[in-house]
Amino acid sequence: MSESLSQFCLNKKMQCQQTDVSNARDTFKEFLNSKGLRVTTQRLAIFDAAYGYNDHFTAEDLLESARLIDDSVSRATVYRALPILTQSSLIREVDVGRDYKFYMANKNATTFKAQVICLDCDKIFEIDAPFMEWYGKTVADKLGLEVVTQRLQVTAHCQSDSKSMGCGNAPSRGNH
Amino acid sequence: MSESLSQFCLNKKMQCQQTDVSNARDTFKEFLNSKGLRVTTQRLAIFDAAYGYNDHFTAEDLLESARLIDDSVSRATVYRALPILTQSSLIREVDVGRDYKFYMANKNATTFKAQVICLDCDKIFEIDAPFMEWYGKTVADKLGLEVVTQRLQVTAHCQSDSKSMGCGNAPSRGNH
DNA sequence: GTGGGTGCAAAGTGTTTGCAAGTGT
DNA sequence: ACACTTGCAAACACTTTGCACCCAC
Repeated sequence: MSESLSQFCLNKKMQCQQTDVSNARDTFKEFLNSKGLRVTTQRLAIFDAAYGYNDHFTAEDLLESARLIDDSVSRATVYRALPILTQSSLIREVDVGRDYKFYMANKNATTFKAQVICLDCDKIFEIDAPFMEWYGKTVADKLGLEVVTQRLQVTAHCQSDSKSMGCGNAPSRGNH
Repeated sequence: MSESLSQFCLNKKMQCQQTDVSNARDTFKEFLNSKGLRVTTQRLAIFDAAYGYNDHFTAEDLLESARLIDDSVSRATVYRALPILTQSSLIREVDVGRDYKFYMANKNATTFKAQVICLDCDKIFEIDAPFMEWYGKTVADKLGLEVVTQRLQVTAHCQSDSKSMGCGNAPSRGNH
């Protein structure tokens, strides 16, 4: 039952993906215009590369992918584009405390996401944590301040029972 | 009333502080011995410097303070001592996603702490978030993995009403 | 005495920046 | 045309590391 539901969601997602990306691309162009920034081929290549990923990617990953689309893209431009993409909320930054940051396309921005970082397989899983909405409000009310961002992260080992099972437990059982 | 209560706690804290630190110092020595590591004057100076702080400090802060105790302490030794202190859980790392990490003496390790990072005054406030204990268990049960660490952070502006009030609202109203 | 610890300085790493040349509007 | 963008490479900031000397055990 849970299986069929997630299958349904997956199908729905793939069905919508193409138009979603296309919409997002237009949103990006509009965002650039609204900020007085220029629509360059490099920025579009970087955007397309970012939306080509279904999971997390680093600045270096993005450079590599963007260069497949437009080989003139430089590392500096990627680093200069990332804050723009983040501000437009078309991608979001996922900082898990490593020496480099991860990013992720905000394809279906729904509820707040928490990260589960596996110490064994080096993967990052995004899980829904809707109660964080409530937590933000609580903090805001209690302390009288305006919440800007929230971060909830869990580091864990993914094979608590059988050592040799390798990784991949978390994503199959959880929602991701 | 709230004033006198916090005053009482403060007195109590200062009263206990000395023996607490002394205990922790012994714990540190024992930890070093148990790991086959040597008790050096530099390591003790770094420990003392760390426990001289009542709030967060950086590696650079720690170097400066440790040098007041023992001027032979080098930056490298501080960086080499920090993982040891962290592993002994006498101090804990507080990574808020800046390019440098913060640390904090674990003087009264009680419940789980969340961080509220003020974007205006650049301060980090530690607040109790006991429900995180429950959250860890939930994640562990649902996804079948063994939780190692949890992190909950909120970035916020601390003057939502009056712009000119400056900072300092959060700590006076909250618990810290 | 010996093996781990230390200080120094150099290297490392992800990211940012100055500048001259290029390009969208 | 003009100002914003870009690529390149150097600069940056924090942290790590190689090495010769040192010291706790």
